[in-house]
Amino acid sequence: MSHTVGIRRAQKLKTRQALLDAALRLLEHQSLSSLGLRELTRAVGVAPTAFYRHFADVAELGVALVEETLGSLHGLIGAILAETGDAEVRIARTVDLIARHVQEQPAHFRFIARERHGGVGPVRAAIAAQLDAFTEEVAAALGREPVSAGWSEEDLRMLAGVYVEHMVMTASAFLAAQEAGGSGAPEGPGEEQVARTARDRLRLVSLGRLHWAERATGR
Amino acid sequence: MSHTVGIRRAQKLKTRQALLDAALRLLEHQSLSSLGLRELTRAVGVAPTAFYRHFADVAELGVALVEETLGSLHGLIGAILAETGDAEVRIARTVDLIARHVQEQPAHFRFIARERHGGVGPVRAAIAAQLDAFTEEVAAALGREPVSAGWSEEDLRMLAGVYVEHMVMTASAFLAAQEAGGSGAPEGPGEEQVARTARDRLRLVSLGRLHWAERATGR
DNA sequence: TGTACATCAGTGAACGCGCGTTCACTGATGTAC
DNA sequence: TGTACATCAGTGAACGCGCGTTCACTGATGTAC
Repeated sequence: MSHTVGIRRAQKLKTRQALLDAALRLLEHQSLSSLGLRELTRAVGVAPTAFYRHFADVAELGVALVEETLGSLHGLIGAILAETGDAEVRIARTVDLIARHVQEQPAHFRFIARERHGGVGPVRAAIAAQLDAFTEEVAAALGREPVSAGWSEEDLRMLAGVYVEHMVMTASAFLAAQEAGGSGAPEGPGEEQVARTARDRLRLVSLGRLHWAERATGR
Repeated sequence: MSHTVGIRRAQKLKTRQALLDAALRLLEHQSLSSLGLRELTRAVGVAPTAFYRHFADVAELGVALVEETLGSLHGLIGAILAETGDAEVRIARTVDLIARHVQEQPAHFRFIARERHGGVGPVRAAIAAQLDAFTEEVAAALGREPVSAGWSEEDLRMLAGVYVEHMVMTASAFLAAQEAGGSGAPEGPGEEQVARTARDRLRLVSLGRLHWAERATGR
């Protein structure tokens, strides 16, 4: 009798998770393409060769990180979609939600922002696929709202893309504000300024959405 | 009499430019933080030590690259601001302009997209400063249009930021479409699809702008 | 339950390699007279 | 214009270092009977 716990499997998963956690921490001040395998295993406290029991190379670990980060983003998007009520209140709550998530899990958001256009192809592809999936999810939710009567699938996807982009960009801006606030940095906009701009952008998009039927198509 | 040409100075500038050009080329498939000094000088055909006659380290070269890229972006933004006439025509021309610039200078745009949130602090800061300057410029131009009557400085800057973001994002999407088209890649949206989405987003923002006075402020 | 064998996560030594940086140098370009 | 000296962009050897990857290994965990 051994699979009562599966000691070996549990231990392996623990080491794997330690590698992922350490990577996320080390990636705060560098990008994935310059993260070293030895640097990483040193941080975890295992031999360099132990790495190969879990990943073929650093790019593969990067893809695993994307999938892990998905949980954090998925939770956020779910929470935002669940918002109901007055448009203005929803905008305020949405921006608050983003701010809170970024404060709680800065490393995940930094990783996505940094590697989304980074130098590691497979990781870029994995992030693009995840963001596309989110966009579809948001598009479906938008389509269920009464305001979307008469919207084509393509238009809904376009609008959903705007919201997803807005989220990523706002998260990135909060990160920058957070960092600048922490030290005596060159100073950028503060967190409240970022939140205000984010809300205004959502208002702008919301107004455009309400008047979408008035557009000239030009196609 | 020697400063007829300044042979020495001219030669030095030529080498410096060769370093910048080679860097831009090498950065197509990697990010700045993993670009090696020896790799770079090898590509140019000079001794590794020659590098130090021009830059203290790779980060400093990166900042120089940002400043060089500015020219390309500045030209683009100037051309877009110069567009006049019917809103729909302006939108179409704007997206065409972006597509053409990306096709002509892909490396510059890729560099900006990649390093904007990349791992090299000074380069991130330089890009942020440049994009902020562009945003100010666009805000000033928007403020001169009759449609902007009653807009506060802050609102104009917010709107300008949306346009600048849109430009960077669209350029990045064109790059992705271009790459996917070149090889038998996993397939994403084609160039025409990217252009259509980019135009729709501009229409959405344009509509929001026209109805900005109707917003609930909630401040 | 006890025993004998199989599995496999993590080890540690060893390898060849390219890296960034230093240093004293060379020789064409620039300058002073 | 000619000469003697100064400057300085680029050289090439040398350094110590950390890198990714290989390999045979160990010993705890898992499995079969």
